[in-house]
Amino acid sequence: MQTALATAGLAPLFGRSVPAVLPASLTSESRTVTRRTVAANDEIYAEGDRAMSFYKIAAGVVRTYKLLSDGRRQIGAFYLPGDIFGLESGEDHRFGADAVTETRLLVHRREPRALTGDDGALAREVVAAMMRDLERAQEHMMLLGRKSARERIASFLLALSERMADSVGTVCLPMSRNDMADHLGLTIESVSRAVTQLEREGLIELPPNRRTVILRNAAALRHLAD
Amino acid sequence: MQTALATAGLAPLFGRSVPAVLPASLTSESRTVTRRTVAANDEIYAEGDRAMSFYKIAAGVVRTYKLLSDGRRQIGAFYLPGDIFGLESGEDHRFGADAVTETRLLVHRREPRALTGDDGALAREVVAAMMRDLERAQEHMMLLGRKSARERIASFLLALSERMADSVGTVCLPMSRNDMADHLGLTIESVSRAVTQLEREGLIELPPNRRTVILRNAAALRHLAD
DNA sequence: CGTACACTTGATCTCATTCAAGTGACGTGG
DNA sequence: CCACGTCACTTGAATGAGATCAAGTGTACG
Repeated sequence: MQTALATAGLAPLFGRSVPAVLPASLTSESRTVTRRTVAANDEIYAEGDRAMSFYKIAAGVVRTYKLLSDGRRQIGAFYLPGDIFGLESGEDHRFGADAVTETRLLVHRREPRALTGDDGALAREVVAAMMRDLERAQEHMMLLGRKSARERIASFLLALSERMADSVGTVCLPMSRNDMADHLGLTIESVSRAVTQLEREGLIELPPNRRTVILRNAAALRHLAD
Repeated sequence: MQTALATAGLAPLFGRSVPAVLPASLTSESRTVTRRTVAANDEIYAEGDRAMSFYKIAAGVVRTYKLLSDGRRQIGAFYLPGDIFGLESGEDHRFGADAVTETRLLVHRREPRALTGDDGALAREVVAAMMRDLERAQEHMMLLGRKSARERIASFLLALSERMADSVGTVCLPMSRNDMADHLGLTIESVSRAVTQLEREGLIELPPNRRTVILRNAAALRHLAD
């Protein structure tokens, strides 16, 4: 979610030459990187906070969201280990972010030179993260604008299974039904009903704790998701 | 819509130094730029086409969209004069694009070096376009996921009026109700009804041809849009 | 002047929401 | 180890916002 690169940061972004290959420095320690651990459901930053840093997930799951004045919430995206979030083109965070599960973060202080050629690998990683966010957001508009509840659940489970790379055909759901609902533009009850229905139809299977999903008929799910 | 910069194009993007100020070359002729005029409702490129070029609008309005296998359509965005669209991170266009009105385009051939430091102004414009797309897509997810029909119309009219800069408080709608519906996740009838309702409530006013909207109570619209 | 097409309006239907219990997994303390 | 309480999830019934089906109306264009 969220874009990148302060307007002021754009010029430096293109202002230096870079060797072709660099260490994956986003995973290495450096003077601009600190660590932070956040408990489940704790806030990482709020919507409207000054965007001082951006983040890479070492472990855990994060959600970013926007609120309407009456409390309606839209979760823009879930971020998994390895993902970058919190990038903004402007001064402030346009979404809030909090931890879905206990999360360990690498915090990148957003300095004027943080995205310059000093670290081309970082800059490239940042641009790639932004592009991935855009593609996911575009795909998600299709889901929110035109898909039925069943189709939304099918799409969501498939997308998550592709990102989580659990044992083939099994997805664990780190987030609550409430989070799923606010991501998929549904109510918690509609999510529950759609999951139950897919289960009855034999497309998926859930253990008693209901937080893991086994994809029994991925082809049928893919057909539903279109 | 659509992102930018082939994966292969990322490295060159950061590979050259650039003077601080450059001509706005996206509006000037050069060997990589050609012109193209497209009639209303004609296709510019289809979803899945190889992304050979990206485009800047000289005049007219463009819509980008995705289709589900049964024909349901989601319009991702409308682009106005000055906007850039057709940027992709991958090989192919992930959305289709066609002209809403007769449109004049500047076509930028996507060469390996088209986004390098040879033209830092172009590269910066491209990244900025991508970021704007992302912010709009994120805002639109909130609309599609959580707003009522009335709220969607109010949000849409306000956003369009801010981009079109007509005489204050007047927006002309270049697109049909059908296009609005497929952008806002509604049916054409629901769009019509919501517009009529806002009109009856005195928030907007429409001349007999129904293709222009006068914002009579922008504050109330803004409150609706949240 | 007449035809076509876009938009509006009306009646009915449907899918998801809302409101209201119910069920079961998990953690805590006795 | 089991009783209890909590919280997340599920299920049921009633409601409602928007979709669908079906005419109308009016604007533009030849």
